[in-house]
Amino acid sequence: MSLPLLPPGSNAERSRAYNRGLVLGHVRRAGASGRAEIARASGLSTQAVSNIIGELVAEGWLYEAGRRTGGRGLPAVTYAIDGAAGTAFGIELRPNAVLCALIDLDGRALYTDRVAVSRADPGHVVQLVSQLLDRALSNSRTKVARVLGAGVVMPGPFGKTGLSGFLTELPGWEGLDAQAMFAEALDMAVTVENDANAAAMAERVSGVAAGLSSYAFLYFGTGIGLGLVSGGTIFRGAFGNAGEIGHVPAPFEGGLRPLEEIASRMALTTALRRAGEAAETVTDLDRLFEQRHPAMMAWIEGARPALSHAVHIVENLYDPEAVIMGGALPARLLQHLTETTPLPSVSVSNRADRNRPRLLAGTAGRMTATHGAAALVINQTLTPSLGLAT
Amino acid sequence: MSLPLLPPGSNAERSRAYNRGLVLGHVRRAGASGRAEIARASGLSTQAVSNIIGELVAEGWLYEAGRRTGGRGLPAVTYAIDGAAGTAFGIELRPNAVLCALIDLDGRALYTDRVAVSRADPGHVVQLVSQLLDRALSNSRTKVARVLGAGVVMPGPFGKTGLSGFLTELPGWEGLDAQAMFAEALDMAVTVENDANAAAMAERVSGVAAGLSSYAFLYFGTGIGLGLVSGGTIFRGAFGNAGEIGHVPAPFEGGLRPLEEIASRMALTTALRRAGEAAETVTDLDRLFEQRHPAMMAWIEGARPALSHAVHIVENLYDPEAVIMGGALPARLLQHLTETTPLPSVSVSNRADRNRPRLLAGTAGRMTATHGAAALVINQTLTPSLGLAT
DNA sequence: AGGATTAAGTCAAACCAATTGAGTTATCAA
DNA sequence: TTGATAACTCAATTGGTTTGACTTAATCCT
Repeated sequence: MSLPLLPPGSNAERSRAYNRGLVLGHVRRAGASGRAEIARASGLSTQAVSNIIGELVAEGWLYEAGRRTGGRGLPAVTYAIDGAAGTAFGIELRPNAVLCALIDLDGRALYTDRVAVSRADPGHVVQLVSQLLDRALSNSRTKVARVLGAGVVMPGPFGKTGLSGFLTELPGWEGLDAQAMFAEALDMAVTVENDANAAAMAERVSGVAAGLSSYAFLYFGTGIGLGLVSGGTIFRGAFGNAGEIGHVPAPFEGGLRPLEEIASRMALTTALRRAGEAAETVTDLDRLFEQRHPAMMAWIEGARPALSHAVHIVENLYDPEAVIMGGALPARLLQHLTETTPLPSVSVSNRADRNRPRLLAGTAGRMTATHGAAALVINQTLTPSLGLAT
Repeated sequence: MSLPLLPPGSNAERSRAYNRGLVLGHVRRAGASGRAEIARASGLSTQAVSNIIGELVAEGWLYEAGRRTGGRGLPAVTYAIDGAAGTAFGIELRPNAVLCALIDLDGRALYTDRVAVSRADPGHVVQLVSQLLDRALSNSRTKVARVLGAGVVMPGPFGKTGLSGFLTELPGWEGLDAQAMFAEALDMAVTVENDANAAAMAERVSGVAAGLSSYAFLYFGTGIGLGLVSGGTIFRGAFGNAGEIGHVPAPFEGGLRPLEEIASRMALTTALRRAGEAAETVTDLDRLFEQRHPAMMAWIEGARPALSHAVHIVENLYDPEAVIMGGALPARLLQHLTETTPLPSVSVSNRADRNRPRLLAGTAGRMTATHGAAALVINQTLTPSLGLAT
C-alpha cells in the first residue's frame, strides 16, 4: 500500500525548527529587528523569541546590531543576520559542462568554477562534483563557514513525462536517483531542481525578487522554462514539472507555435545563424544587440507577441506579485525585452493599486542557475516550513 | 509598518491541532485505520496517535470500526470518520439568486435552498443568508451536528484587478469585506472563495477528486474559471485571483479569442440563441444535447480546440494529477466533452506511467459551487495546515 | 498442542519548548 | 524628579510528544 506520504507530524523539536525559521525569515525581510517586534509579527511570546534569538546568536546566525533609538520605553536591542554564517554549494549540470558556486547567506559568491565535460556520464560527474566541492572549500579567498547543503540543477522535465526525446533533457540520467547519488558523494543534504526554479530562487536570495514571496520567473536557458515561487517556496505541481511553458503554443506570424521555438535562446541562435551570424556566447549576443543587428531585431519583433502571450497566461493563471525574465541572455537584451514586451491589459495583474512593475529583468548573469542551485539551500534555511504534502 | 504577516508561530497547542488534522486526513484517505498504521504514516509516535484518537473519539469525530484481521500480531483496532459528526453551511451568491446548502463531513447534502433576489444588495443579502441558516438548521430532516463554519462563493475576481467591468463580477460588493460581514451575521468562521475554487473543493470532499490532492478544475459558470488545488489546499496566488483562465487567448476559427468567448456556457447560449433556440436552463441544454441539435454540435466542434488548448496550458503550468471539467453544464455534455477533447501529446501530463485519466468529468450538478462553498470548510477541518505565508 | 514470534496497544516517567506573570531596566515626557 | 512606556529577563507552569517497559492477542513453526 503506497499511500501518498503524509506531511511529517509536529512535535516540540519541529516547532522549534519552524519558529527559528520564522525569526530568521522576519529578520531577513525586515532587517535588524528587536525581540518584541518579532514576537508581535510572529504571534510568539517575547520569551520564546528571546530564547530562539539566544540560540541563534550562540550558533552565529545572528549578531547584535545596536539599539533602536527614538521610541518611548527601553530601546530594543536589534539583531541582524550574519551573511557569512553559512554557505551553500550549487551545482549546475549541462550536457557539455559542470558549473559550481559557493555562496553565502546573502547570496554572495565566494567561489565559482566551471569544468567542460565531454559527456555527462553520471558516475563521472558525481565524482567530479565531489572534487569540485573540495576545491571550492580550499580555494575560497575568505574562510568558508559551515556548508548547509548542496543544490543540483539539471534540465527538466523529470520523470516519465511524455516529453521524452525533447532537447531539454540530459542523456544518461533517466531513472537514476540523482538526489541520493549526490547526497552520498558530497555527504550533505542535497536538493535537486530544474534550472528555471533554481534561477527563480537565485533572484529571491539576492536579486530583483528579494522582497517577493510569490512570483514567476521566465528562464531563458537553451529552451524556455518557468520557475514558480509561491509563499516563499517553489511550486512543483504533483509530479515536479510545473512550469513547463516551453511547449505551450504561442502566436507567431499569424499562427501558433510552441513558445520555445519562438522565444528562446535556441530560436535566437537559429535565426542569427540563418542570417550568417554564429553567436555562440552571451558576449556574441550582446555585441549583436548593441549593433542592433537586423536579424537580432527581427527576432525580438517576432518574439514580442509570444512573450506577451506567455506573460498573459502566467499572470492570469498564477496571479503573481511580478513576472521576472532572466537567464542566459545579455543583461541589456533582457532589460530591453522587459521594457518593450506589451503587457496584456486584460489581466488580473493589471491592478489599479499596483506599486511595483509587472515585468522585471533578472539580475541574472550566465550563472543564474548555478547560483540558484545554491540559493535553494539558503532559502530553505531562511524560510519556515513544516512541509505540506504534495 | 505593514510587513506581510508571518505565518503564525508554532506551539504545543498548534502542534496538536495540526497533528489532529494529520490523523483525520489519513483516515479520510485510507479509510478505517489503526493507531500503529497512522503513526507510521505520520511519523508520530504510537502514543501520540493514541492520545489524539482518544480525544477525537471522545468528541465524536471518529468511531471504532472493528479489528483488522489477518495480520501477524495483535489485530489493530481501527477507527473511521463519522460523517455525521459535523456540518458546514455553503452559500452561493449569484446576481439574481442566493443558494445555500448544509452538508456533512462526507459531503452529503442535508438541506438545500434557493431564493431569487432582484438585486444582490449586500445588506439585504447578509440578512437573508442569516435567515437561510436558521431555516436550514430547523428544517433538515436529520439532526444537525455542530456547524463547523460557513463558506461563501462569489464570482471572482476579487480586489482591484484590472478586470473591472467584466461580466464575472457581482455589482455592489466592491470594496466590502464580505468575510467580516458574513462572519458577524452568522456568528461563525467564514471563508470567502470564488466559484471555480469552491467547485474544485466540492469534488475533493465528495466527488471525482476524492483521492487527489493536486488537480485543476475547469469550471463552467457563466464564463469559465479554473479552480486549483495543490497539496490539498486551494492555490490562490499572491492576490487571490489565480486561475483566471477566461481571458487567456485560445484558438478559434484560425485566430485567437478569449477562452470564455469560445468555451463557456455564455458562449453556448449565445450560439444557440443565434440559431433560434432559447436555452435558459441546464435542462434545456440537456435536451438540445440529447437531440444532437446542430447548433449545439457546432458549438462543441468550435470549443474543442480551445478546450484542448486550455488543458494543454493547465497541464504544463501546474502539472496536476488530473484536470476536471465541471459546473453548470448537463452531466452528459460534460462527459462528452471530456471524452472528445483531444489531449495534447506534448505535455508533462502525458506520462508513460499514468494510471489515471488526464481529463475527468465533475460529478457536479447545478449546485457544485454551493456545495463547494461548504466543502471549503469541511476540507479545512480534515486537512492539516499550519498556514504558510502567501 | 504449545512455545516462539510478531505486532498493537497501554502506562508512567522524562523531556522539550512555549506561555504566563512578576519583576527589572532604560528611555521619553511632563 | 517622577510617572509612563516599552523591552526584556527570570522562574514556574502548561501542553504535548517521546521513550521504554510492559501487556495482550494473533499467526507461525515444530
